[in-house]
Amino acid sequence: MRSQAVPLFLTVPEGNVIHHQARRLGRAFSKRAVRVDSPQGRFADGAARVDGHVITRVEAHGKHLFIGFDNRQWIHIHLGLFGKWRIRNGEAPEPRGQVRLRLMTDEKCAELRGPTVCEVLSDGEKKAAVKRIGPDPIRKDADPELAWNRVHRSSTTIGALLMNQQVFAGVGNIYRAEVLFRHGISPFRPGKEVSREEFEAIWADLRELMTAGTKRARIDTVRPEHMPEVMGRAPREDRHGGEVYVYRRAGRPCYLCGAEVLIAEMQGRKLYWCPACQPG
DNA sequence: AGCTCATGGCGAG
DNA sequence: TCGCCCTGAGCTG
Repeated sequence: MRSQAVPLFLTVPEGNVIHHQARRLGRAFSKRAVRVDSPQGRFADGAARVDGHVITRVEAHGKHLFIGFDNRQWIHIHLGLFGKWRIRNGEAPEPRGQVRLRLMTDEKCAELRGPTVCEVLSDGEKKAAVKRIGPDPIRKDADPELAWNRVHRSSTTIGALLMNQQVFAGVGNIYRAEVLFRHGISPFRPGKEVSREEFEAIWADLRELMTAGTKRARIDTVRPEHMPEVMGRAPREDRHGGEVYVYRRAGRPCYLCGAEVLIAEMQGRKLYWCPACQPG
């Protein structure tokens, strides 16, 4: 068998995975002096600003990750669509491919590839960056009223609002599709037609689903009572790392009602929904 | 070797 | 709304 480092995260992340990574990186590197470099070179200047310093904390806010150092500098990372972390035990191996950033101790090595954002921020810049991020259902300090204020006065569709990181930070394409299915709400309904009760149910559900997704680093949205249908009718039809109702199931029958799951393009992203369970 | 796809987000027009 | 950026995996030929 070929010896191969297994990537920690095989898939494109939503907020739950960023929180998971923050914990994982925190456990591996907090309170330790860390060697920081950029084998690819594109982050060489940033790496030099924190190289050799002690990591004090690692935070996730929505899909943004912040790594704090004892010289009051922060590495700010946004993985975008392609970014990936790989954490290995032991000495850092020779980097392969495009490695933007490495964090290294004698025991651990974390490699970052393909992020949309990888930069060093001062303490003040980091605070300002966090302030620009909307409420994150995973965070205990999140204020859902900020999201409600945006939703209930908006003529934008709830499908688009859920993808807006100023409104629901950390929600991505899977949670968007799945939370709307779970509440029987059409993605095309304008935000201002979402009731207070529906909003509160969506927020509470996101908090629960995404918090669970943080622990497992995967997205499961199927209620326990529906698992027999899901497992029985279409086992392993799509492996994206979790059990879901409609995400990537276009053209297949809805697990609950049998209607064909539909797909549409909404603002350049694929949207999935059941027209019978989510009328309107 | 060359396509296609991906759970994201930006700026230009 | 479109095009573009970041990267690698899994196809096809």
